[in-house]
Amino acid sequence: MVSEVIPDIIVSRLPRYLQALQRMHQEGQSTTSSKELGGRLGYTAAQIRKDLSQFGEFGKQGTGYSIPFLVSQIQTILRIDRMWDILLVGAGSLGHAIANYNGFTNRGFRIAMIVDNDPDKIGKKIGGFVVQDIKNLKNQIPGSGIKIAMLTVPASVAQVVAEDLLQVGIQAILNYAPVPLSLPENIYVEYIDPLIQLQHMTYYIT
Amino acid sequence: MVSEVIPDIIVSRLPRYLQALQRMHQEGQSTTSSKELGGRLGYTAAQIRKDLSQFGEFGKQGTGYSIPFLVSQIQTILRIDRMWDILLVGAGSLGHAIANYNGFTNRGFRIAMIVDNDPDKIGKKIGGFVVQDIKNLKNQIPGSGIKIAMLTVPASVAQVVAEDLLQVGIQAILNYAPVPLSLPENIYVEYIDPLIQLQHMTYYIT
DNA sequence: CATTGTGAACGGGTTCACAGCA
DNA sequence: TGCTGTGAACCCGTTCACAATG
Repeated sequence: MVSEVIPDIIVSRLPRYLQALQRMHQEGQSTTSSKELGGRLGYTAAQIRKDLSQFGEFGKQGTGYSIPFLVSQIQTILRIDRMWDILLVGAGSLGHAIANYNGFTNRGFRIAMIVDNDPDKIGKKIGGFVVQDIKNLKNQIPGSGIKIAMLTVPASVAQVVAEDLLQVGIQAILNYAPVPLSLPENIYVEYIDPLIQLQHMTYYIT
Repeated sequence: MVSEVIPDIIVSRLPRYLQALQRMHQEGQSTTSSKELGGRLGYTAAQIRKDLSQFGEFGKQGTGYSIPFLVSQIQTILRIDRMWDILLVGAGSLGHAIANYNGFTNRGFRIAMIVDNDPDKIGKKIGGFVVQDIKNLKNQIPGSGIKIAMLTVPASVAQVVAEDLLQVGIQAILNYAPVPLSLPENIYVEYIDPLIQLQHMTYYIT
């Protein structure tokens, strides 16, 4: 049960489990089974049980899982049982949309700082924050506790900006720029690129 | 070489290959190897070769792959050797950002119609388009050639709106709403949910 | 009796290694 | 010689099936 290294593919499913469980909780449900949870998400019951069993024995035979308990366990595993501050890099239209999005806060994240390198944008207020000069990263980020950045800069500068982020101690980057980042192993990068997904879907359209 | 069914995981890598190849092309390069392409993207050379070999013999021993040729082949495979019209559902702040994004057009996609159900938004112009009433879907979409929708509506209505899309002949949905959609097999759904990805990353932050 | 946790079997994707060819 | 295309070996994640149990 207490495993050495958990395969990343299992970790990647936990947020989905959590999302579904929180929805069930909202709907007033207090208990679920691997079968029901799997049904909602398109996974088999065995997969749910196998995944969860990597972290402990959270269920009870015959009755299934307590939703509040399982939510709390997964939050602890994912380390979102606390608030994470996020640095938003890039104050273009995408940066605006993200800054104005209010769905982060009740899920454990909050935008803490917005930076850009465009003099026209620096000093402007978006989503309740004043856009700061990207040159301030060196002074502001180390010691701030900010470990996560969202990158919404143009593709042409994404790599160099990412290297700057690395320098100031950022450990995880959610990259909206349509380029693969080449960074050391110890920094975790995920990508959001609608074009990649659209191009994937067209393969299947009849 | 001409296979029956290509595993989806292979199809899902093709857009990434294409992106990297187009970048190399922009940089003036005319030839590449599986080793170089893999290096850029974090895949092994063998994987690149194996994947491409599912669709044909695109390379030459000793010299590698012609970039323009390979780009053209992958575009054909993914069926993005033409323009795809997209229906944007939801004219909130995310919908705005997407409508104003100009990166789709030169990659084979274009927003063709924007709908919402909010009377305050209907009739307003965003990204060069007048927001139309979602009730017009029935008249406008069938026969329009629009097969793809981007869904940026609130989570609470995503499922019902998705079912409406199904009714009017949409075959692929890029879902920005943070809920799993339960739809028939013949409709292809992909998800974009930054919170899921953030919650995944926090697991690895020290 | 319904449902979990899990060892074993299975399946399929990745890597290896090399023949083949420009 | 350099690099592709590919069968075979390997590895790892998923599914199966069942003992255990509230």
